[in-house]
Amino acid sequence: MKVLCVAEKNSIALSVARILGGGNVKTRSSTYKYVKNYDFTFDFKDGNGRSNVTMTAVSGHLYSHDFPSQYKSWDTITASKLFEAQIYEKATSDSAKIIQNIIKEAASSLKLMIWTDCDREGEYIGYEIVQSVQRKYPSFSIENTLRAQFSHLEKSHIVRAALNPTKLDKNAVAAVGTRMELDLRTGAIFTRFLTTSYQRNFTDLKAEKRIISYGSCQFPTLGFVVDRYKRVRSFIKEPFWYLDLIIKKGRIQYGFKWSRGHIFDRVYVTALLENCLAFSDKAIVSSIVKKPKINYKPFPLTTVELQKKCSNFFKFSAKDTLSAAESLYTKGFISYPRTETDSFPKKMDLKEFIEKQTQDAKWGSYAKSLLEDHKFCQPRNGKNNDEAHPPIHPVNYLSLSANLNAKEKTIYEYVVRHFLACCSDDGKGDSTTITLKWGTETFTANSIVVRELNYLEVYNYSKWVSTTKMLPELELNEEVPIFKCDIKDGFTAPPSYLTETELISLMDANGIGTDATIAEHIEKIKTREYISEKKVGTIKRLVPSELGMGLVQGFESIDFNNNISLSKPFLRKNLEIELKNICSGTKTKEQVLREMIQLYKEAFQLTTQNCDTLIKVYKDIQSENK
DNA sequence: GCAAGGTC
Repeated sequence: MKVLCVAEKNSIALSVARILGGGNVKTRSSTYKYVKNYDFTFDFKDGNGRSNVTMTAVSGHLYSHDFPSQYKSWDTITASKLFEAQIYEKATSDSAKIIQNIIKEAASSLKLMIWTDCDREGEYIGYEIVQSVQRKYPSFSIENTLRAQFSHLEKSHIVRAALNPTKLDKNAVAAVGTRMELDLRTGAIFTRFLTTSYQRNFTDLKAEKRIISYGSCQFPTLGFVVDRYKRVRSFIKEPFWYLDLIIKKGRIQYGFKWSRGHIFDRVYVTALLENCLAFSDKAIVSSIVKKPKINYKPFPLTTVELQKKCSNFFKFSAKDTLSAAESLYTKGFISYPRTETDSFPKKMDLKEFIEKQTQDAKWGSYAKSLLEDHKFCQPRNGKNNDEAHPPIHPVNYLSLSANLNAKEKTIYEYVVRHFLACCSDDGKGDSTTITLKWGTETFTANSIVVRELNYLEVYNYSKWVSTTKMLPELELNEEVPIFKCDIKDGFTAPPSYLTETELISLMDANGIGTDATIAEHIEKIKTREYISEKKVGTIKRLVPSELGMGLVQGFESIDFNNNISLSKPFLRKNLEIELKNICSGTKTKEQVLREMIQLYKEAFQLTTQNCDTLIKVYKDIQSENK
């Protein structure tokens, strides 16, 4: 009885094989360079004793979806035909080699067991694996295929998964199928329509063969950039006024902040000041509050957080960060870099990874102090878990001989310092707040004294320092002479253009893309020239191009019936809700597809009817800027 | 020549 196990990627196949094989694993090469076959024996406790097992892997999805060749022509096929056109699955040239390997291994196997990641896409990839085997050997089916349920690679957990297999989740498969079909149809239809319409009306776009693409993630991403840009442009500054109190203790002057902040009414501020002046020429110390101030260490590192931090601290684009992290992963220096999980599994031995860092010249002694001086603290637990991968952490020490580029070295150092910070204690300090009461008004002054840096010693990207100016020595209920109190003024400051970090946060919060694809969507709207980077000071900010503005403004000027807004995150969020409904069984794939396609059909009809408006909006934007 | 999702 031979069992064929198939994981989503080679690294998982290897880890699982090592655990189940118990150190007795034979490795064979496959027809695809990134996949290996691992042979071992394992007792599944299914009455068959020790079974022969081959553990292999795919490399993500096996098939991509496309329209048949008769729909290829953009000129002779009306775009809206693609709402109904048949869709077929095609294997890419790489997946053909992977499928070949699986089929070869399946030939001598009686059972198939799926070990893909336990998320929605993983479930679908499992389905693709079954399909590819079943096409050659019809005795294999969804029904008789086993599914291992695992959320991390801890030994006893993996063994339990092997002994308690379930079935593939058909609802999850249907949900992914829905997303694929909808994204392909709407993407192709709107892209063909926009490209041909814009090229027909703008000779430069035609000459450059520019593609004006629509995608359910591209447009909301562009929408965020345009939204902020418009808010900056339409900002009108407003004047405000506030009280600035200065007291004198001994020979030194101390400024106190007005607890009302600022007020947009000068007359009112003046009246308040006059009230106070009439009341007394002294203020009273109404409270002195001393309390500990904690500077919390970061949560364990997710992909999105890594991208945000690298954009902030090193000005790396999200895409560059991810590809450098991938390179570090394949070279074995860091853990899998695509993860949403921000808490470490309870049983994971973190000290083993700290130990490996003790040899470093820069942070080695800090790592040593965590272990030897018992300064180690269990990392904080975040609320997110993708049930597939632990947070990003260093796996092996980066030897100096490792052939890495500067970007990879910087990111490796960040991953290490972030990890060591997670295993440290929080920063600790004391905060003192003195409150003065003067007539009807209150004023405060605050100081912070840093006592222990702890994690900040190794996480040297952000500074935490004590307040430089000491607070005056005052006692509770002490009467303090007012030295002076002025009315000062200022203006509200405009928001700034979006940074890539902020864009990533917005996409993450609105469910636009996944940790693995957010960077790609941003990159895509850059290559489409919908947005560009603009350096403001030392910070890179994102601004829309005239074309990007034209697209969003154009769609916004069309009056869609059902409040459909193609450039807003609403539609995508709604799809996500529907996909969850399919997963939970409250809706079927057919039902959701029917409803969503109907929605997009109406939107497309309105778009084609208002094509002139789209073109005019872009033309107007161009002439405004001339 | 179109999308978004996996992975290397």
